[in-house]
Amino acid sequence: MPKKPARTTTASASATHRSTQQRGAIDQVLARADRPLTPQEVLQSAQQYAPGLGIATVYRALRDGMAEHTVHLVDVPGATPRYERASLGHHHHFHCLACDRLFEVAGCPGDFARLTPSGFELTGHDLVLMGRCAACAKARTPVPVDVRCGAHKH
Amino acid sequence: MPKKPARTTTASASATHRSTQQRGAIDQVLARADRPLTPQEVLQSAQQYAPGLGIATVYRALRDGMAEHTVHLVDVPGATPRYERASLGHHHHFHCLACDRLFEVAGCPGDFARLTPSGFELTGHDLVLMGRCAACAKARTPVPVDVRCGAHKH
DNA sequence: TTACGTGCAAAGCGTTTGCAAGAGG
DNA sequence: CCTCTTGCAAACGCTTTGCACGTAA
Repeated sequence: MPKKPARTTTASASATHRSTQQRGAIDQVLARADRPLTPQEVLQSAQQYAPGLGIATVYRALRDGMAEHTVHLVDVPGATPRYERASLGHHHHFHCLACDRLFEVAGCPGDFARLTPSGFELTGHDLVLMGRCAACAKARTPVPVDVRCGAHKH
Repeated sequence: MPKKPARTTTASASATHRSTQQRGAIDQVLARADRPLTPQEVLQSAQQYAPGLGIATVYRALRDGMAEHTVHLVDVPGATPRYERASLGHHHHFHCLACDRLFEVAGCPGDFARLTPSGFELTGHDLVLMGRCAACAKARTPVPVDVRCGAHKH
């Protein structure tokens, strides 16, 4: 009988990967980042540790990381998707519309259950604050008019 | 002296457009929708009122609407951007991960000021609730594994 | 009549995928 | 060794843009 490998398609959330130079470089970059990074940023940083690294490998690593829940997608309205390590735990972001950077925001208002329509099953949420960061507010840096305003001024 | 038209590049928020059949069709579609629509959905619906309508015109109308603040971008993590009329006022959405539809959610937790880092200037926010809608929850419709999970399970 | 709006098709961009070569275990 | 991973380039899907024609004013 042909030896059927034990490795079924068991989608174990654990590292089901080989440890390669590229994967390691990408992990390091995400681990050291103090903010969510775009795939291009990950590529550029990781190339320092893994010369010749291709963008496709970055996308594949990010995709796998998402599947394993070790990486989170941070999708801010009107901006390139960014990624960060999931180990940071539950938190949200502040999007500076002036310099287009993202900042970590500690805490969470929680209690969105009361907003949930009757019969609906709430399993998660996503919150992005926006405005100007401390530096831009102080410098009176103007917000570009073109900004794709997905949020209300509330 | 050449008659300089009064129309300077004054980005007046008011209708600076000609009223065309296409623009009207697109406006109607957005006005009658009970949920945010993708550009493709807008195209298909509006073509009933404006035969031959092209996707480029839809994008141009949506872009202009955003600039005039008559249209809002609804950007849900991991999904195609959708658009809705700004006149709906401030509200948020519930994203059903099972059927991938968006639902309007009345109310807003407000008070995000206390989450805002010191020195930051908060001018807006974006909130998306996710889980299963009433229909999918009742039918036990499973959430696709592939879902690009941008939110925490909290 | 004049300039803006439209449709078509091509160009752009970010992301994904096929495939042969390379490397981990 | 055998299989998974990688890099390259082509493929893709969504969005934008160039251009000539149509049309509102």
